[in-house]
Amino acid sequence: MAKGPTVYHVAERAGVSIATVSFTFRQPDKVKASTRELVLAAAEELGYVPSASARGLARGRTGALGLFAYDYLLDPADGIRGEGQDPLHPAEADLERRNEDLRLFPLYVDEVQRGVELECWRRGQALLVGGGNPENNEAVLSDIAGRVDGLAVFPRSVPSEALARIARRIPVVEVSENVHNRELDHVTVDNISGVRAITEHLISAHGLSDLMFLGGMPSSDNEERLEGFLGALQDAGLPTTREPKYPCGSEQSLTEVVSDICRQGSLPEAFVCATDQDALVVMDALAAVGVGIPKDVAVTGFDGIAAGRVIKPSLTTVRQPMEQMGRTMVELLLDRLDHPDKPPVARRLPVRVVLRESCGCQPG
Amino acid sequence: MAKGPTVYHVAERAGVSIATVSFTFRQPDKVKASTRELVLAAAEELGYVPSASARGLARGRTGALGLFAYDYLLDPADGIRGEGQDPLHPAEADLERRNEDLRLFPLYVDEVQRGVELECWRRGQALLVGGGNPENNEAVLSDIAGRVDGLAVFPRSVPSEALARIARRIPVVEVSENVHNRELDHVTVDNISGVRAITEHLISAHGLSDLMFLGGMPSSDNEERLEGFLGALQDAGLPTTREPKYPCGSEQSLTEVVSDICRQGSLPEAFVCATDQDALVVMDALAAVGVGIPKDVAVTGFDGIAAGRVIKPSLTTVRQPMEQMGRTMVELLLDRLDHPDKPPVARRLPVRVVLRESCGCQPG
DNA sequence: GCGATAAATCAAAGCGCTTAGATACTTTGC
DNA sequence: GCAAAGTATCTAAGCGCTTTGATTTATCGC
Repeated sequence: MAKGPTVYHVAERAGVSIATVSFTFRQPDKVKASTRELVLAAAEELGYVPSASARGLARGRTGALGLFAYDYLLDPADGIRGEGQDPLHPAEADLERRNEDLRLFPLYVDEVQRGVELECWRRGQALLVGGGNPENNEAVLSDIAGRVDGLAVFPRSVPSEALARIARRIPVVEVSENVHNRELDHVTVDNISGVRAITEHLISAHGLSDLMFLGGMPSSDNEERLEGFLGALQDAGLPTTREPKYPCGSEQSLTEVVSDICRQGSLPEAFVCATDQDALVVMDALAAVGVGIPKDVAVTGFDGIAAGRVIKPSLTTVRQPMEQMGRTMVELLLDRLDHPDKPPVARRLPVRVVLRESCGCQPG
Repeated sequence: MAKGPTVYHVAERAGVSIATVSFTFRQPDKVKASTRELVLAAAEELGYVPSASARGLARGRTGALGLFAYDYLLDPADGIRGEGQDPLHPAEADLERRNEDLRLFPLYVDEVQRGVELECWRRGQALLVGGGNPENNEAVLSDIAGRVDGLAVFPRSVPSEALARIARRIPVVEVSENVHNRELDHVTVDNISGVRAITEHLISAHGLSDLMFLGGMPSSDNEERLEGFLGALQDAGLPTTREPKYPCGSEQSLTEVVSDICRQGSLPEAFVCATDQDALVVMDALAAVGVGIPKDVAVTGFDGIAAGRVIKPSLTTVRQPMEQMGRTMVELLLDRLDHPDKPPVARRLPVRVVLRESCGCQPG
């Protein structure tokens, strides 16, 4: 564990200058084959491993990208936060729950992260994943920012001032919710036509006409989804008498909304939900009061998380190409490095309706 | 995107030396409060983000740990590799399958990785995750090694010479399979008592006496599991007449083994499988020939992957504390950095039997 | 108010690599 | 066989930070 060998050691051993050693690794064809072998052999014997810090410093580029996977488990917005957690291990209680509850794993973020990982590896980029306790997000973010050439972040994971500050230094790309910072590159999906398509399916394939849109929290994504919903109703000449419900924030209140509706006997023919998570909550609420899906009411989601495939009845939804979104983030980052002055890009990816049982379709 | 501000800029702006700027960030109490504010303000205005490369170079430590998550999707050993894949996008075909097939996500590695991530974040370490195409694993590994202070790896993800070379430079910890390199730190689980316990359960709770051990591939983990199995039989005074089957490598042959047994009519009362993946294959094979589980034969696994909870019948298994294993890897790495000369550590974590339907127990 | 001691700041020397530009060594053309 | 035109290699100047030891400034006891 003694301090490792450096270019100097290798150079000495091979009887060349340190420049030649460096060239051997970075621009092999600038070095005569015989010399190269010599250097390589010396390096091998010494167990030489180039220091990325030194290289990064010299080159002004680290060769790594960063992903800030904020600790979504703790995000109050998704309603799975537990109470009274050990502040030192904030994530553990949730993680355990997550391990026990298939619904929670893998989530949207996990699949996007997977895409980021794969694309980085494919392109020979190192990937730094950082997460944080909500308390010190900024410090962590800044630390990561100092280590990478570009940063991929999830929306609302970090105050936008902090993000703006980072963005002055390195490219930043945000996934979805392209509303917060129009100066950044964004990867989003076609929310509008996704929901429009699934709504049309409910109308034309299942002959439904009394539909209601339900969403857990306000966001630009959800607004677009609502827009798609309303568009489909209009196109079909249906009235938009039901006002869409956005119980802001917690599952609790979404559950309440649903049970209120049931109690009043004003059940629509279908609930079009803004996310799969919302849909799962709605399905639970319906099950709790004995309403049958899709017999009494159809339910659809948006995202395509794994849980939707397992649940009974399986969830009809709009699947986001999450892996592809992750890959695209990497692509935009690398692009931006080459063209710093290009205007901000917002890449919008297509989605796919996945018909399953909860809308009344047969599986398989 | 102009080259960002450095300590020099901040120092100039704040009217102090670069040393003071550095101290402000690294050892704030060495700096007078008023000066500190000055520096911080200047840094803020300039949008200063310290360069980790420079810090790493100066300190001789990067402050990051690495995880080499070899692309298990491509590991022929787990039998899910597709044929004729685009060499440029080696993982994509498999990833798509994985997305479609719940069995494959999240896997063992995913959960361990999650543990590594969480523990790194908790300890304020950056985490570099690297994966690789099977072709250039070594190059990738070496690149990662140059970027981190310590490396966590999965077994057989990389040639052991390469690993040994890295280990000369930085601490390396391997998860499970502590057979390849006894010089490295290891995190393993108590395979023996896990399988012993689950076997005892089959014997005493379900009154079974004709048990058979089945494993997809030879490994030190699996050998220990077999040992636990045999131990339980002996303790119960049962004969070990059935020879355990290790169809080396592919699911194909494990499937064949099972259908052969069925064809011969020599079905045991239970299959104790070396891994959940193996168990899933076995269950498929049994289903294919119309053998009922657990009615005609009980089946158990080992690992506790998510798929075992969803499958019908749900899989009785021995759950490894995967997250904890990941966390422990980080712990060992950091430990090793402080005590380079301590003899190699092999930390063995306890496992937990999870009774579900496939052994004949009722769920819930 | 003075020297002595502690606290705050600074100057400067690296850390290990990359890469211009300089230098040495080979080819090539005639 | 020699100048011209490559090739191969080297010298040396950073890259942006940390940190030791020196220097300056503030604090204290008497």
